[in-house]
Amino acid sequence: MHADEPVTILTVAREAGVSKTTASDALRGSGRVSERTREQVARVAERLGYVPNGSARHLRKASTGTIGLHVPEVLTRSSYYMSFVFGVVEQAARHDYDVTLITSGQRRARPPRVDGLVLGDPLSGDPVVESLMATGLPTVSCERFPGDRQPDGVVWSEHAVMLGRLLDHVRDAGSTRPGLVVAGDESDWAASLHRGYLAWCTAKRVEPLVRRVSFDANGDEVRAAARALLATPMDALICAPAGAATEVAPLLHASGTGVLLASCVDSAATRLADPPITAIDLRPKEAGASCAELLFELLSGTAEPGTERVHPIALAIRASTTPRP
Amino acid sequence: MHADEPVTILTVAREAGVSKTTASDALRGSGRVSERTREQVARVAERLGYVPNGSARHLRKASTGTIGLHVPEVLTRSSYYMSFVFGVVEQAARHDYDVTLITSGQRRARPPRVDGLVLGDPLSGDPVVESLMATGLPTVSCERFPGDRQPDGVVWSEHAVMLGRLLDHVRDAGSTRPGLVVAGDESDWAASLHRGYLAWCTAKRVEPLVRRVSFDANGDEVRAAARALLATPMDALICAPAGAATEVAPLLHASGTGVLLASCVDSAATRLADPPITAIDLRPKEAGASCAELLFELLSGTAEPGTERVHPIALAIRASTTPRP
DNA sequence: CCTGGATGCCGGAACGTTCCGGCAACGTGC
DNA sequence: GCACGTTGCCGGAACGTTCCGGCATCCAGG
Repeated sequence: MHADEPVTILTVAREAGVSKTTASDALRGSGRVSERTREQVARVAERLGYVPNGSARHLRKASTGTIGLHVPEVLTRSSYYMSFVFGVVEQAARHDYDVTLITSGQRRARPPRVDGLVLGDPLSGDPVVESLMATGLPTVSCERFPGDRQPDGVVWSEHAVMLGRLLDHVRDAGSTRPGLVVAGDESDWAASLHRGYLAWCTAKRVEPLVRRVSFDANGDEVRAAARALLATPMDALICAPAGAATEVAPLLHASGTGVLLASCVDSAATRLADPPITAIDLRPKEAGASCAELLFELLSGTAEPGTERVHPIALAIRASTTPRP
Repeated sequence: MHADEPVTILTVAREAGVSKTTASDALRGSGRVSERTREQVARVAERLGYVPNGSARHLRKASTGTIGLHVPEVLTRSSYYMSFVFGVVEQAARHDYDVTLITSGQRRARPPRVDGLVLGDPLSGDPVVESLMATGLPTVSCERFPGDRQPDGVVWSEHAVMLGRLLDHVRDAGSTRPGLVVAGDESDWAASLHRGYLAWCTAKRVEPLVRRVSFDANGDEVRAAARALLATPMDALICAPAGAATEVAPLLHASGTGVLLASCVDSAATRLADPPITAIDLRPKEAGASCAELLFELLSGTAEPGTERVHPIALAIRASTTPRP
């Protein structure tokens, strides 16, 4: 049992019989230290359980060891964002970084004490996003920012392409008139889906059938949209907003018209619905990890500002889009 | 436009014509400073946009200005935990604290750089929770820790009492044999519900009808449990796990036996289900805020270690428990 | 007129780290 | 034998804050 005094680099140096500079250099692999000494210091540090003091380090280096993370507070999408958040946190932990959450609710007196920012689905018009973009901190967003200025890094997915494949699949399953419920253009994700849908319709000479809802649409809103679409001869419904498909499933079921159903966001709910709902798996945890990784590369200079990366997504075909004759 | 040099307390002091000590004292309200000087310094600091350097402050004070937050990574409960997390973050922001997420996934080389910990629903046997409890940091948990040692502060809710009221309500609606689907005793919340149910059954001389599922039970698992209960003459089903009620709703609907349905966790999904599902509103955001608040009081010495606080919850009665004759 | 406490302000040290510059010791090439 | 580069190590300063102790000044009480 040691005394309670904290073990600093001086303790390690003293114990190893070297100066604090040598100890520091040895542990960080910088400077000129013989291999023998390096190992010796490392052993002592390990034995004493030395942990560098983050505050001191960051005071010296003028950094914080923390990245900020903002996600829109939309509870209907919570499962997607929760996974995203966990992905960011785990990737950050691999780089020995902490993650500080920035919510829209908190009014911030001070700028966050972070080295960089990850923005999950930045919505145009969100004041918190605007103010974060204005900090000048290195920033990575998941999906493009639907405004003029772009973050230093962007991770995005080919939603339009994947929606096209989903529509192809639905057509193969017998649908001739698929409808779309999608949110407005304040999110780049929704905007991409909308564009992709219209492009597909043009290419396949199908009359578009779209109903827009708000980004955080609740069940009533998406059901109303679905009902409106059902008034026309629609035979397949693609729901963009997370949770929307499961909300309208009972409605379609009750109508008994055999309308096919698919979601643009996969989740436990779509997977476990009865029947299971075909959905686009956005792989949110991997998306979060990818954003964090890109941010660290930007911070270390490994990646250039303006880098964009494509995050692969997948199509999960399930019973809800098998034709019911 | 100023030069880019960072504005420190020395800048403020120089500009205000006082020493750094006086500037520091003036801004923090400590020491002996005349009211005139205090205002003068405050004005200058405001004008220059002075922001204290957190690293320097915490290096000096041996604290970090950050609290750690752990929640189990259970995606089926994500909406509850998401709200909880946001509640913690916003309360922390009010105290000018940051929140760092601690996930079970990350293997931690170092102890987190935090002043204290909030544990949302600590599960017994969770190795991350165990290791966090072992750090000796001031800790507050939401719900008791179902182990031997308790955290320094606990925020809990009267789940058993509220379940009793829910059961009373269901009985008033005509049920004579309510069943319960509940998770195991690794969470204190589930354990309380189970105890409460058994106590109610004893008091009302009703034969208990319980099926246990795992804490992160998926739809299949809860549906299997519900089906097993339906084999006996059950006329109301109380689902404890978040999301469980909405998962079994179609099943009950299909059975067409008019079984009443209620959930022990409210959410957008239960609210918007068809018919809307009666549920206990755990007010997760307020719970998170309450945990954070208690932690800050512990840190500042305002609250005694061992403090327990009751977090009020509410019953939301909806159509799913109105008798269908 | 002296004492002593209160008031207002200040200099310097400390927190634990990184890093610049320097200093011996030791080859190595001329 | 001398200049010079390399290697291994070190002392001290700096980062921005807080806080301890001290130093004038002022006023009241004797």
